[in-house]
Amino acid sequence: MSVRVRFAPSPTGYLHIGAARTALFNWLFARKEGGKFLLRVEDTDLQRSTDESTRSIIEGLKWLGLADYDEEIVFQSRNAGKHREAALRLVREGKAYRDFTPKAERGDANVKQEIAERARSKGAAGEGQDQRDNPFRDLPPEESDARAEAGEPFAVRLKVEREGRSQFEDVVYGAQERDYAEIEDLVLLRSGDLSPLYNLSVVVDDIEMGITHVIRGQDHLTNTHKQVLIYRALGVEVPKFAHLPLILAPNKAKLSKRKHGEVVSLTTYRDRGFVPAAFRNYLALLGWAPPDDKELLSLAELVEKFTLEGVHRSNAVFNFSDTDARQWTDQKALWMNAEYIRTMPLAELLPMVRAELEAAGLWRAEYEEGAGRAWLEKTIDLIRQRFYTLKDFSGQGRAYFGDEFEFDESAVAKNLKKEPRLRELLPALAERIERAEPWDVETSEQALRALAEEAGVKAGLLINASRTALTGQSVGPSMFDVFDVVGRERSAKRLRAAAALV
RNA sequence: GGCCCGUUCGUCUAGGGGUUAGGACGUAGCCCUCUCAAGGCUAAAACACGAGUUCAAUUCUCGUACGGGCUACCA
Repeated sequence: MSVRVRFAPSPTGYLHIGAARTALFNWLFARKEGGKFLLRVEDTDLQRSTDESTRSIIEGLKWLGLADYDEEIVFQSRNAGKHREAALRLVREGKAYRDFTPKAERGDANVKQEIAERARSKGAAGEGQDQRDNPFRDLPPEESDARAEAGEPFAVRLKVEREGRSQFEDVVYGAQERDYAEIEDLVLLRSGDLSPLYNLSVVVDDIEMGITHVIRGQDHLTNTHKQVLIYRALGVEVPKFAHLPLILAPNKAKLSKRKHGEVVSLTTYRDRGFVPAAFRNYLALLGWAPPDDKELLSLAELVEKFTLEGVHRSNAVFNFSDTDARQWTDQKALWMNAEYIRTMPLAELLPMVRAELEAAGLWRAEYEEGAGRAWLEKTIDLIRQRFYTLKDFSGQGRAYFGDEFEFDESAVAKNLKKEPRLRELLPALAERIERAEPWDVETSEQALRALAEEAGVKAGLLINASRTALTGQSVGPSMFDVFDVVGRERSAKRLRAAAALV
C-alpha cells in the first residue's frame, strides 16, 4: 500500500515551530516514500479556530516549501456528520453506549482543578472516575433507545474492556502497552448536540483519508491507545504510528506561545530575515540526525537521507535567551542562516534581498537589468559574506544602496576622531580617488597607499577611516572592494563629508 | 497521585560491551589580515547516580534521581 500521511494542525494561532517540524517530517517521509502528503485542518473547536490562523498556517507551509500537499485540504469540521454516524454505529453494535448522566452530576466545569484533585487523592485507579461503574454502560439497548427517543440528552462513550492491555508498535518509540484499566470509557460524542470529540474525529478522518502513517508529536503518544481502541471498534486496521520528540524551551518546559512568545512562531523567522531553506534545514536537525556528519542539507538531500528510524526519542531543547538580544533564537539556527546567505546561489538569494530592499524603500528600478543589475549582484555578493539575516541588507548594508545612512558612534570615535590629521587627509584622499585611472580595485589601493606613504601615516589609518566615512561602520568588506562598489564619485563625496566628523 | 516516555560536552547530536567517546553551534587562543567576518589550526567542555550481568559497561538489566508527556463532554 502506498504511503499517505497528513499534517493536521488546529487553527488556533500562528504556526508553531514544533508543528512546522511535524509538517516537515511528514513531508519528508511522504516524498521519500513516493507517497502522498495531505493537509487537514482540525477546526472542530469552533470557539478557538479562526480562518486567519488557517491562512497563516498555509502561508507558513508555503514559506517552508511544504505547501505542495497532494490533495484538497480537508476541514475536519465539515466531517462532523460522518464522525457522529460512526459513533452511533458503535452504539448500535454495542461497542459504545449512551451516557444519560445529567449535566449537574458531571462536574466538568473546571477540569484542571479536577486533575489536581485527582492527584491529591491517592489510590484512585486510572483516569477520572472509573466509567466502568457507569450505570448506563450496561443499560439494555431497548431502554437506551427508548430514553433517547424520548429526547433525553446523552453523550456517547466507548465501551473499553475491563481487563487486558492495549498495545501498538510505534515506529519511533517501540512497543507500547497500556492497561485497559488505565483508560476510561472515553466520550465520543458530547451530550446535547452530539458533536464529536477529538479522538473520534481524528480516527474517522484518518480512516477516511486512507492515512497509512500517523506522524505527530509525542504529546499524543499516551492517547494513541484510545485511538487504537476506536480503530478496533470500528473494525479497521490501525495505521503505523510514529511519534516525534518534543521541542522544549531552555528551561525544559514545552515550548508555548503564551510563555515563550514570538520565538515559537514560524512567522517570526520569516519576518526577521531567515532564508526558508536555512530554517528548514535547522528544523530537520531537531530530533533527527542524518546517518553521516553532514549538517548542511538541501531539501533533496533531506528527502534522500530521512528515515523515521533516524528520529530519536529524547526531547530537544531550543536554545535561546530572552535577555540577550543577540541570542533571540537558537545560535545554531542563526549560524545556519548566515551560512546559507553567504553560500547559496546568488540567483536564489537575489529575490529575497530584493524583497528586503523594497520593504525598506531602498530598491531602485535600475537594479532590474543591465549595468545596475550587474552592480547589484556584485555588491550583494560582496556584503553577504558578513551577514546573518536578510535584514542586514537594509540595516548594515544600507550605505551601499543609498546615501542616507547612520554613523556608528564608536566607529566614528575609533576611526575618525582619533587622528586630527584626517581632517586634511580625507579630502586629499578624495582628490586622489577622483584622479585614479582606470577606476578599479587596484588603482584605488595604489592611490590610498601612495598618499599614506607621502603623509607618513599607516595605510590602515586611511583604510579604517575610509570604511567609516563610506559606510558609517567600523567593520565590513575589504576597503578597496567597498570603494569599487560605492563608486568613485560617491566615495569622494563621502570622504569629504566625513572630514567634518573628525 | 497514576500511567507512559526520556537522560552522551552549555545546546543540537554520532556512537555503542574493549574508542584518545566523534561532529556541529557557541566559547577561548593562534594563524591569515586594512577592520570585521569567512577560512585554517588548537583548546576547554559530556556518557545523571547506584547496584547487577560480564574478563570488561557509557553501551545490556534493575532500581533511584531528575526532566518531559498524558491523565477533559480541549485539540
